[in-house]
Amino acid sequence: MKKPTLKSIAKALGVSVSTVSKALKNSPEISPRTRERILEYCRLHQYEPNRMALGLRHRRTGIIGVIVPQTGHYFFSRVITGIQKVAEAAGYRVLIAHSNNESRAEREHLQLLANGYADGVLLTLAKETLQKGDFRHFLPWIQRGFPLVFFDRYPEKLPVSAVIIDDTEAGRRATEHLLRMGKRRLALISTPVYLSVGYRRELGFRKALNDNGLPVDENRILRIDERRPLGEQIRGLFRQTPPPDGIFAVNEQYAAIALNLAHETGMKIPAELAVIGFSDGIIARHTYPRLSTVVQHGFRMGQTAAELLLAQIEADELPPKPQIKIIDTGLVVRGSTSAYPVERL
Amino acid sequence: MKKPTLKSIAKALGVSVSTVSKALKNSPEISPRTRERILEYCRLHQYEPNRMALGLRHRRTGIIGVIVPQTGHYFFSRVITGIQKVAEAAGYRVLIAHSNNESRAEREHLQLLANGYADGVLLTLAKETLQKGDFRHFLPWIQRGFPLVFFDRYPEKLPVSAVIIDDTEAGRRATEHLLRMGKRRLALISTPVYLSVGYRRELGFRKALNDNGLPVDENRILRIDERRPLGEQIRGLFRQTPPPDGIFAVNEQYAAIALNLAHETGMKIPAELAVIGFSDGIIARHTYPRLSTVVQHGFRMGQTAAELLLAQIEADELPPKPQIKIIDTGLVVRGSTSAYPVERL
DNA sequence: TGCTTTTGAGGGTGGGTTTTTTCATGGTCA
DNA sequence: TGACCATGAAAAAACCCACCCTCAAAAGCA
Repeated sequence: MKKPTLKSIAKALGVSVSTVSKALKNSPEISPRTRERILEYCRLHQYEPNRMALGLRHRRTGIIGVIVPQTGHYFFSRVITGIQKVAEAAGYRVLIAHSNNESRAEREHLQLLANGYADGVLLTLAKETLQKGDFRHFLPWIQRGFPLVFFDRYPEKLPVSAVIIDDTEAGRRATEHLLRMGKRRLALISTPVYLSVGYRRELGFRKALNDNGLPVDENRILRIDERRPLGEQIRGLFRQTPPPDGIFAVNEQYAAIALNLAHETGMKIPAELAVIGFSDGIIARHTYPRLSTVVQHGFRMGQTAAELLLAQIEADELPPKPQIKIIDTGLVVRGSTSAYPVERL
Repeated sequence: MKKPTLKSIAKALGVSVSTVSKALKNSPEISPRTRERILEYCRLHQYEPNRMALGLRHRRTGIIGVIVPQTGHYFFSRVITGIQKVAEAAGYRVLIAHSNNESRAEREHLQLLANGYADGVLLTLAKETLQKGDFRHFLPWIQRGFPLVFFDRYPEKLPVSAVIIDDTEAGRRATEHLLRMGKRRLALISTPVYLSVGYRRELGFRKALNDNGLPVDENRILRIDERRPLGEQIRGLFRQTPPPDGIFAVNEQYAAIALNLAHETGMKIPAELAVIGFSDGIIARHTYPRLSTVVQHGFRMGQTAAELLLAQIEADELPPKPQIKIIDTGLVVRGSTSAYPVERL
């Protein structure tokens, strides 16, 4: 592995390093003859400058780092696509790191990216970080004013910029949708409480019932334990008498599983059971019938977050004042809550 | 944004740069008093060495780059998880870049990662690269022996290492599965021919029919044009008389759509129509009934690719001889091809 | 006073950019 | 014809940040 460097080129051609550097930049200081000779050699050996050296010299890499729990989630991949669109339009490249929902990996990747690898970092919190509530590893970067923007899950107590959705309102609207269909025995499939996103959706669910003067049946609120088989846990809802006639799941996976379990019990969808999920996901479009969902507009979330970050990066020296942006959610009504869904394949 | 550096620390404490450096490494050359003073200051200011400077100095970054078309695909995210497992066990971190299936982005990200950002790169070809058949941007790296390993889609004419699956054989087995069920009017939903992976699966489909002395009905071979609505195209298959009684789709998305369209026509699954897909995907587990698929073992593919790469990285100076590794595929029989599927939720 | 040990300063390295310096040539003018 | 300056071309040096080897100065000890 011997990559050409300015030094090796200079040596081979008997000129100085600076001459090679200038020739490559078409500096008028270098005579056409010398320049041509150098350019010729560089083309032949496919010279490319070392990006580390460039980054070190310019204190700028042209790179935006993104830390996500993992990218299997379609929602995150939509966010990333949005980030990329904005970043690339501004001449930046995007590198992605996975935290695997672990605090340690989150911290280490942030250190890596922030210590020279990237000009700014976009991230969403790892579950473990949320659970522990320990956000100390962000403090040094926040204090120094390193460009940092959160999306979706963020440390609410810290003075940081973030792009989120109004989960409570979205949860309320999804529930309201079920109520408008005349459903009254509503069930909720949620996550553990420490996942604030799921918790806020639950708050929205409760609010919708309250607003309509309906009681919340705590037996119909299911908090999934991800370490145990999902199907088993969800099946419990169908064993109740009477079973629920409407289910709001805080993500599309839980909703899809509920839908399929309902098929097994022979329930008619949506007449006997309506199901609505959450997420700008890919599963929802491939269930039968297809799932109604609250859509999160991940693409726009990514775009907005990237715009915030670029503003921070390019506003040199001005300490950015934290701002929270809220992305609207939408409701896509598909077959799981309507006999006459609008959307077609 | 003023991050502490060795120099700034040295200046602040009135010592030399080398003293600070040694103190941080607990060198016995530095007196306990001085060392404590320096460590104290570094803790206070949260000093972290600059990764670019480290990379430059050591000619080693401890990072593995991965280039994928995008991560929305569950399969790729499984591969990445496999890569990460092996990489992290060996003390490497993983950074991911998206090519968006564009050659330009693929080339630029490779340049970025290979020019100092990473010690080695794992990648799968962008669709555009496959379509154009132009692999020149890989040549300089291959010639220099830069550690590079392909997975899934790779340039077959080039002397490179790759980890793939035997798509032809997998396609044959999936088709054989349908034939064993007694299905005879088999349809294939495939991709454009330039996607070699889809093409090889098609070859397997043809081989299975041939082996069983059955003719291939070209009308039942559908090549999807991704720019047009998928549903429209797939619907065509159901308009044929008689309609197919078995469908093999080269990915899970096409299979899921076919499954749902079949519901609309009222066909019984799997009695009147059996559907089998391809991919270690997430959609397959959420359709109704759940999809039988050829599983690609993305996780193992990622592990194997990472192992090959690490061997290349750590075998310094020895020009690696290219090797192709083939990962076994499996068949997971779910409800779409069996009334008594084994797998449960 | 002379020798050893401790302590830490200094400089080179990695690869590139950029500013400053050097040097040779050519022209102008007395 | 020689002194002086302008010009152009390229070399040298500084810088970015951390590491590491070499070596000098100061302190300790007999």
